[in-house]
Amino acid sequence: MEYTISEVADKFNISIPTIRYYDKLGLLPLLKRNKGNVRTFSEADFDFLRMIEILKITGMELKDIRRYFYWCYLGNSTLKKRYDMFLERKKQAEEQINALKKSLQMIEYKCEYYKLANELGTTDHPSLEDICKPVEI
Amino acid sequence: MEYTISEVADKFNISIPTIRYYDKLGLLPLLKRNKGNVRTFSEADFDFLRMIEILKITGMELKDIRRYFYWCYLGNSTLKKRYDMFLERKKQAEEQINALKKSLQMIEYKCEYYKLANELGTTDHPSLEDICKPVEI
DNA sequence: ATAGGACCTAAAGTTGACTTTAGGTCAATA
DNA sequence: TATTGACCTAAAGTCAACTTTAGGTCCTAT
Repeated sequence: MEYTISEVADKFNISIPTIRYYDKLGLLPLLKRNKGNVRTFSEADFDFLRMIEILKITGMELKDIRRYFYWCYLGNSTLKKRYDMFLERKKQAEEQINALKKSLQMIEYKCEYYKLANELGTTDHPSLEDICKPVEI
Repeated sequence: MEYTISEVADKFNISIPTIRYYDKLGLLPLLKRNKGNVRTFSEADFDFLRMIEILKITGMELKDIRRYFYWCYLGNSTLKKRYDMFLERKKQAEEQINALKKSLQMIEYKCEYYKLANELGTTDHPSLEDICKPVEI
């Protein structure tokens, strides 16, 4: 089954120019064109797009994603590099999750705080005294 | 207790120019200077820097953080805006955590995959056939 | 007293990831 | 047949968040 660029943009919820930009950067190495020079996407390209999504979320830069794809292309000689890369991505993802969880604690506290303040119409009230500890902002 | 910009840079693990940049953007509204025009940081400024850290992690832009600080300055008339803002931040943080957890699954799978491939010296081996499902990259 | 180090400013430069623009091809439909 | 819509390219523009540069002040220690 083959897909047009607009179908892929819809499917992955990214813009058409972004897909072309990724292609230009070499992030879609298996992407084919038809006789009219029009891009025709298949499952193999979706695999690449999914991997781009996954790695980007962990904060990886496009040029490093490209390098990883190139390592895959080079074959077994780059297995160690790829292993190390994923260990590093795992570390980054875990660190980000931890940082977000920590931030979320304060944010949830602030939600409570402002819920109450809204009901009272003011932050200047005895019932907010003890709940307003972490930051006075 | 007062601190210099280099002490604060160390404490928060950000660069001195970044602190000056935040100050310029109005993200450190309580920051004082001594007679020599040198910034002197205190706990109140740390509260702002901590809040910047927390909100930035959830993907909030500096200009929106600034607007939040301004809302705080305006007082009780902005309580609803601030409440809604933190509800939105909570949503964003949770979504990011979920996206990262999902990515982490694939990354952990890839760690396993490449650990084995490294031991075997190749990705072209029967014991990797069944483990290599999600993406062929 | 002068040299060094820590601070200051304004302004320009950088980086990454896109987005926009301008101009062109091509196939199908009114 | 002509025009519309979906695609194409190359190149320029944008945006956020910094960083770098160039030049200056001020205090302290040799």
